[in-house]
Amino acid sequence: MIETLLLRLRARDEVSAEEEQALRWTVTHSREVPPGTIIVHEGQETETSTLLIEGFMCRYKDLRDGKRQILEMQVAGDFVDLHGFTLKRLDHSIMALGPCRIAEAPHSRLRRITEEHAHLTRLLWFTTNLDAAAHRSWVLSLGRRRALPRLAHLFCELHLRLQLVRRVLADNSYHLPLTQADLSDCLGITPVHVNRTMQLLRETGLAEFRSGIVHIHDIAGLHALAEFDPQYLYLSRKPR
Amino acid sequence: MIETLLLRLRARDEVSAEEEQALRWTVTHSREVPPGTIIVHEGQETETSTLLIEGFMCRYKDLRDGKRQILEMQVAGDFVDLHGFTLKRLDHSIMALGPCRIAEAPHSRLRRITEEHAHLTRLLWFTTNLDAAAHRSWVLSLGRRRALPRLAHLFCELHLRLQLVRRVLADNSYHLPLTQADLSDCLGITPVHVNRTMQLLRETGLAEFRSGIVHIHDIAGLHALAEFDPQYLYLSRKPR
DNA sequence: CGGTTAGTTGAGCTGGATCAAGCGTAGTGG
DNA sequence: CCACTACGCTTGATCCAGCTCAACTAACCG
Repeated sequence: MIETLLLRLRARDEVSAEEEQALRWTVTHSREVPPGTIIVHEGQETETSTLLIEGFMCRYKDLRDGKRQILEMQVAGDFVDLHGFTLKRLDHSIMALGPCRIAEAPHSRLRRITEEHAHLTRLLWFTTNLDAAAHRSWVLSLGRRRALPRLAHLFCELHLRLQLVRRVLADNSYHLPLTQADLSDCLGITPVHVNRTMQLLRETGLAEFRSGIVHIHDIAGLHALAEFDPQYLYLSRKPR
Repeated sequence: MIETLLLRLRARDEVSAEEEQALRWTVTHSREVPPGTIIVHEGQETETSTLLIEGFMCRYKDLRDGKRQILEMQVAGDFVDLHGFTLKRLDHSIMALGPCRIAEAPHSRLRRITEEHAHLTRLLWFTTNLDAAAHRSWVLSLGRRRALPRLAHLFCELHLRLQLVRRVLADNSYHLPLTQADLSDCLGITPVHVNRTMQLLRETGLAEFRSGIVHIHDIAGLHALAEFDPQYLYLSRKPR
């Protein structure tokens, strides 16, 4: 059940057998949810955190005039609202983008971890700090990149994050259950402009996106176009 | 030395005398730094975290073509790189914007806290999750708000955060040592456009910014213009 | 008093928005 | 099996918020 989570954690730090046991004891009640399910609503108080075992979700906020902004994409192995453990009430909503398998981590059990497993606590803390690092990367993209590199950057980020949990195929393609409208909500542009930008991206020959699948033809080229620097994903082992 | 930090923490949760002692023991070596000092460089590994006792700092990232994006403003009482405790290496830089007083929290001591003070650990963890919530608010602003509400939103956020640490005067004005160019790096627009947007804001009569001082004339009006919802600042007591 | 930095203004340009229509395909129900 | 619908993608025409470039002013400062 926590296999993808462990992949993600062990890419960054060691997880002892005892800690793994503590995690298994913490994460319960696995189930499927259909596309479009809203896991948590903005402002909602939570008693459990949700682990995304398989599938794609997004965190998002709405504005009164109907505009929506996706704040972060969540992939298999992500604790989509671990921050809810300390915040208690979420400042954004979370929605399933395709069919998802999720599990629950009751805050009472997470609390036990903070009382009995200092290193594992730091590792989980690290994990929410990773989210913040991803947010910062998005702030930079939205503030200072044009549509094309912004789109390319998103595809680069997802590529590496999915690779970590073995969700990228050998030909550097990966499943991504988003519509162009969803992408527009990630990138802060209109769906029409996503469409045109996608055509530009295709014309570069670096990557394309069709019927829910991203094909990357030239990783180095895409990284260069996006000015992608993966340091913010902290892929190498470090903490403790 | 940690008075502003305590103000910030106690606005959100209780801090016991024992925990306060642990914090005092953790935070050492207070000193002044001049404007423009770069406290941490992007990619730098850190052994201590920095507490901002007085003054203003910003987290920022640079792009190769010289574009800069400010990711978050830091005010008195903020642990500007507490996330460095778990990340070890920062994914962005941090710079003093005016003269600042800072202090250090060695990671070794923070680690002791995680081993001996579970509740305080959760509170510090909460604190870095607050940063992430602020980032999300910025993502929304940059992605979906026009220049004028975006500027207004920034002034609203700083107003509340500064109020928490008693840095707002009775007439709802506060010191903010930024140039229009700095603001443009916060808002993801050009300095020229900041200038014009500032004129628009002045014309609304809701607020103005001159020679490093923000005057808010109509808080409710400014909140409405910005569509400001302070829930992401988690100002009411909750955790534990 | 010359140099520098911050703010301001104007003119023209452009990336992305807006509005509107058309098109392909996968249901869905009669 | 076919009409009907709905949704996602695409295209075209026009518009505008914000950018670029360039010059000018005001305040400060050594």
